[in-house]
This record gives sequence, structure tokens and C-alpha cells, in this order.
Amino acid sequence: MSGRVLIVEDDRRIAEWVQTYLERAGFTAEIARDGRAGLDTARKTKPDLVILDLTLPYLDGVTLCQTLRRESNVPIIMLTAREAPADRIRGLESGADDYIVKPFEPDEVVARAQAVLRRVHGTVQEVFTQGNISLDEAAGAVTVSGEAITLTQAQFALLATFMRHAGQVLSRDQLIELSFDEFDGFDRAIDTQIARLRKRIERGGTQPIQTVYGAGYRFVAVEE
Amino acid sequence: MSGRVLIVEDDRRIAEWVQTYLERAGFTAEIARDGRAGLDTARKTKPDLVILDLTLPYLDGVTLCQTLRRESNVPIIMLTAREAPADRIRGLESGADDYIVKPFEPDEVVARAQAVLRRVHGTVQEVFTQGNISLDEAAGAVTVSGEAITLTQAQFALLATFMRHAGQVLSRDQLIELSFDEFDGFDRAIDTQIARLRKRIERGGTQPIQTVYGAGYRFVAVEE
DNA sequence: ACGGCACTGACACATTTGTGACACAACTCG
DNA sequence: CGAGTTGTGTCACAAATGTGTCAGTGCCGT
Repeated sequence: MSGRVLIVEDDRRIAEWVQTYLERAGFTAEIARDGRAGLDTARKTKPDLVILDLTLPYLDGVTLCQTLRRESNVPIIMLTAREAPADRIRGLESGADDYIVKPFEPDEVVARAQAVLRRVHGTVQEVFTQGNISLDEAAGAVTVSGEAITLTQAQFALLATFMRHAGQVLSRDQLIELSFDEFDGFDRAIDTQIARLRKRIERGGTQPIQTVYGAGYRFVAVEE
Repeated sequence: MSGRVLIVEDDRRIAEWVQTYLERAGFTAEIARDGRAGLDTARKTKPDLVILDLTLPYLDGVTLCQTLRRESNVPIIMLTAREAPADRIRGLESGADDYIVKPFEPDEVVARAQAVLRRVHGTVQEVFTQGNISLDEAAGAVTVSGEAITLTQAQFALLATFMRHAGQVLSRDQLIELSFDEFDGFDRAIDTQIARLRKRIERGGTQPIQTVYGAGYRFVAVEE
């Protein structure tokens, strides 16, 4: 229900960079390359968050921000250049919820996005869907092909980590690090949990959790 | 795309030490031994990042930094002595993006280099594309002419090294050094891995990995 | 042009290493 | 106490990798 981000940014490198990191953090991110396209897309897809470059072709960030604000209360984060501190003020005055100064760190964008969503929307992304599997973090519920299944908390934490980092190879240590606050045990214990998890989420030959020999595991979305 | 670093440092030991670690991290690193040579090299090769000792013969670091800054917006990291805290300020004032205090740890240099490149250039390279071959380090995935192929750990590491240093001749020892943390084996073992790698990435007569008789191997991009 | 030498490719094999499966014991929480 | 969960140990199996051998190829001096 939440987690769809629209990035309005004309610099393709930056746009894709932000997109990558947001998606890695579990968001779904779409890009519009100019102000007009941004407005159209926002109206059509009704994203949960807009990240907006201040300087845009066709329709500048401030105008776009004001327009969006008039039409909806979608959270907006502005990207502004460091050299122009006045821009920040203009950005906030025009209705942005937060701003980030270029150059920025990727983690910062993710953190701000989550913060704004938490503040405005009441929640961060908690529902992930990859292929036929979806996971609701708040509810602690998982469905596979529409059918609800039950997982233990360790398995749930593991699956959540996988879905947050879909497509990436994760080592056992990374999985432990990302899934558990404290973990006492050998990293081979992960294997067992993976096996248990697989038993419950595999359906008819699909193999959502792949083994990467010598490296770890990788989660990939599979179609129904 | 990214990853070419120029080190301007008169102390040869330090320069080569930094070079080694940067290359191990996937950068290509070049050394200039004094300020004037540094300026010449920077103008010629247009590196993606300059690491600059503050105290240099012929042309001191601050002057060089200012000059470079006037001519381009190449990211610059300063190396300064701990004993002279005022130097740091001079460094940043003259246009450096970051500084590192001697003595430093090699990992620190790599981390700062990546951070600065990420900040300025958008991202550290994680996806390489050369001709019809592309490689995604995070996902551990390789595609040839659009078709996904699977590689073992060692083959993947080798291919990644080749793509990072495309066009360069790499000796077997270099390949081992750049690809593996620890390697126990004869360097002829590389031949076998090269052969296995070739089998999987060659398509219809293309020959992306060339043998350089008596020297090693070279990877060159090939069109579809 | 030719032969010798060093280097490389190919391939099968044995060893090493990593992973899946499963049972069991320790632990947790109601 | 009891049901469920979780980490560990063991074993069997699968995968990967280095080595050895031999044939082929390129390089160089005569």
C-alpha cells in the first residue's frame, strides 16, 4: 500500500542512482525527467512520495511543488544545490516537506524518505510484493499465490531481508546482520532456516531463494 | 566511467602503498611524484579523482589544488600531516572535497575515495558493460548478448577484474592479486579458469579475452 | 626456412570445499 | 509442563578448483 516513490529529476545519473538505492531499500521508484512529465505521472500513479529536483526543464520544481500541493497532500522532498541556500527556503515555502542538499549520500535519501513517510503517512513501507509472494511487516503476514502461510519469526525476518534486497547476493553474515538484532550462532544455522523457509514458500518448481555457491543466497521474484 | 585515480605524492612508499590498495579495490591508480608532474598528468589523463599530498616539491598541494579546481571540478582528497591542523583548513579552503590525516589506514583511503566519488559522480561503479557483456557486482549476475549466464565465484571475480581493467594486459599474478583475497595455487591455475570463462562468454567467434603471449591476458570489449 | 624452446589450450582427474537433509538437544514462551 | 522454535552436529552429495599430462602454437636464433 505504501512505498511507491516518484523521482522527478532531469539528470539521469542522479535519478537512477536514487532509484537504485530506494529500490534496494524496498521502495518502488519511478522516474520522470522533466516537470511536465512529473506532474502527469503524479496525477496518474498517485505515488506515496515525490522526490523533486528544484531545477527542472519545462516546469520548475517550485511551480510543480505548488501545483501538486494544491491537488493532493502527497509528501514531497526537494533536492537543492548547496550553492543556493535561498532555494531551500523557496522549496519549503512552496510546500515541500523536507529538502536534501546536493551532493548527498544515498543512505540519506532513503532515511529522509522513510522519515517523511513515517511523519506524514504514519508508516514506512511495510508491504512488499515480489512475484507471487507478499509480506506485510506490520501484520507479520505472508501470502504465497494468495494463500496465507505462517512463518516463525526468524524465518519471517529472513524473508523480509530477502525482499528488501531482492536480486542481490547476500552472504550468511549479511543475512544475520540485516535480519537479527543479536544472533548467537554459527552462520551455518542460516542454512537450516533457509531450508525451512524454502519448504514453505516454494510452489510448484519455483525457486525464489537461490543458492549462490560459495557466496550466499539470492532472492528473486518469480511469476505466478 | 569511473575509478581512475591520480595520486600526487612525493614519498614513493606511501604512493605505492595507496596505489596498491586502491587497485585492489578496483580503481585504476596512477602516480605523479611532484606537483608539476601532477598537474600535467591531471590535464592529460583527466582522472576521476585526485589524491594529493599537501607538501610537494615544485608545486605545493594547495596551489595545485586551486589550479585544478579552476580548470575542472575533479574531486580532490588531500593528505595532510597530523601535526599541522591548520593545513586541513587550508586544504578545504583551496577546494579539496575531503582530507585524510597522516598516518592513515589503507582502508580509510579506499573508503574516502569511494565516498567522494559516490557523492560527486553519482555512484561507485557496480555494473559494468563492455560490448555485449555486462556484469552486476551486487547481484552477482552476468549477461552475454542479453542472455543471463552463470559463473562460479572464481570466474566471476576474474571477469570483474577484467572489466575493471578492460584493455589492459594483466599478468597471471596481477589477476590473482586483483581478483582473490587469498589464493593458494600455481599461477597456471589461472589458465584453466580463463579457459572455463571463455567457454561461457564467447559468442560466435568473438574473443573478448585475448592471450598476450608471455605476458598474460587482456580483455577487450566486442560488439554484438 | 627450419628447428628448438617456451608458452598456452584442452582435458580428465582427484582433492577440496560448500550445501542439503535430517535428527536431536537446548531453549522459549505460554 | 508441553508445544513449538531454533541452533548444532553429522552425513551424503554436489560443485568447484587446482594439478598433471600432452598436444598444439607462437617466438626466436641460426
